[in-house]
Amino acid sequence: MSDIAEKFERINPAPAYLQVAAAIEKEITSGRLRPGEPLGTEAALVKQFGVNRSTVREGIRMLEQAGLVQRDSSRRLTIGFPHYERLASRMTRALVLHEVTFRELWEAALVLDLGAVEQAALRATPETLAELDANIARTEAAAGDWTAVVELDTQWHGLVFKAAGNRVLQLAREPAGLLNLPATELILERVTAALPRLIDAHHRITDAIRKRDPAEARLWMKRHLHDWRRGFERIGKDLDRPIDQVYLQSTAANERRR
Amino acid sequence: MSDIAEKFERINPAPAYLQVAAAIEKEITSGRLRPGEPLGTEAALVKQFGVNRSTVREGIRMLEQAGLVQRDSSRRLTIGFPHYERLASRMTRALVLHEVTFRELWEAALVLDLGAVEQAALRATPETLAELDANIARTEAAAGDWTAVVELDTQWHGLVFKAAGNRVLQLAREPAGLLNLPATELILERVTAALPRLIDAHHRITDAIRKRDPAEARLWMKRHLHDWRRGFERIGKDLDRPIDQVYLQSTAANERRR
DNA sequence: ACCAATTTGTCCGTATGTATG
DNA sequence: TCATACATACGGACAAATTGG
Repeated sequence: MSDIAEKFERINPAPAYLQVAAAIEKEITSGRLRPGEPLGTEAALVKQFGVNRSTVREGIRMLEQAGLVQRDSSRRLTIGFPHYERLASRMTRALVLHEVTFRELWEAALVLDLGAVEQAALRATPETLAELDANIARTEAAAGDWTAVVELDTQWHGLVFKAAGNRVLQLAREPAGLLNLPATELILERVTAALPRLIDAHHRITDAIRKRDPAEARLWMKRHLHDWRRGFERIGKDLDRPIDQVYLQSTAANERRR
Repeated sequence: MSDIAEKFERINPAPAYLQVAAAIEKEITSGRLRPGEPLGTEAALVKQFGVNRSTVREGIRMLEQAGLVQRDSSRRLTIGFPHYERLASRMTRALVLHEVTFRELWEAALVLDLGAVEQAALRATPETLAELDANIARTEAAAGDWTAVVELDTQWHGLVFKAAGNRVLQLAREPAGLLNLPATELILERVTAALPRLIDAHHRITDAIRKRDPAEARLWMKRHLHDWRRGFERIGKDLDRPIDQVYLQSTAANERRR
């Protein structure tokens, strides 16, 4: 240790690429740059920040990954609007890596779906009700095509959250929604009573929402979810097993431009 | 259009940096690379992938942003464990950009906290109960230091979710938890009755959890949250206003090594 | 506590493919 | 069709920080 008085704090400059990312992020979150607007070319950013191309690009990659900037069809940079699906896939990945169990997923779905359906009963509009009805009709028509049924079922639950008009709940639901994917398909395949019961439940819940009866809607949603759980156990699965990596599809690979 | 028979599909290679990111991500999510393990130096990756170092670095930045790889104290790359706080800040940012209202946040918190406290009542261990008690004691001692009280209150609600033993709910709560930050401080400052009521509620809920009485726990949690809402309205705030950017702290800037 | 080797952060210059007008 | 602008990718370079003897 030196004898010189220690008057100054340590200067710890963030790496340039982080400063670039932070600066751009701040412009976006502060609202000075609005979604859809062009960010400018890499060369322009190089000029503004006075750093090298490579440095700018590293910073851009981070923002790109976060969804704050996107590249349009011509690879030009535009300000993006981080949407839920993007976050959802990350949440899903985190949950799988943390080896969350089916029970945790189911219990969370119970809490969220019951809450959402209550609010939906208070707040549903004719439009959202029509969407719910249409979905059920399509589900009835899809009998036999289990993959399609599962797809529609997931969509129906999503519509309930949409009817609830709460985007925070909607975001919270995403990971719990993945409950429905492969396991549900298995259940429908193997348990004959599953599909009619599912359709009946969707009908009753939708009607309860239409009647603005939160208690009734809640009750039937509860039965519906317990039905799923019974089906899950019926096909010989263990609720306390971690969800598998089957649920994971590479996210980085999906970032390709379309 | 040419007359040559079109036998081949278009080859659309993903950019090299994405392939790098995807390849490493796959190794991690498949479990072949486990959290904490070193990923190897940039030079090593350059060799393995046969691409330029800049390219590797761009790929790394994406994984770094996603939390799948980290840099340790010496900036070497190690496999990371995407933790919830990281996702939470991302979710928060998305919600602010989407101009979510206080009402949505409050209603989501209602659904989540009520669900969590019920499960906590079924499942709390002596350890988590002790943590809840300790938190309340500290809250009582902190009276007057509103910032500290808010911090402890947020922590207490987090403990309820921890007691519920459901990581999906825990993750879902994060954005709703930010409800408590600046607004709560204002409420405590201006509404004299707020702190004693908060402490009383925390006591009663904790006791209900201890008694394994989900209904009682739920009831008091409901009152507790309605109290917050009354306080919010009392200080003249509008529930239907979007949450502000005050809630946003730059995430990129927080990525600095500590 | 010093030195040598390694590794990261940053930069420069250049070549190539592709989208747009 | 052609020219231009731009993103992608490469190779090489050097300073600063870190590690390990």
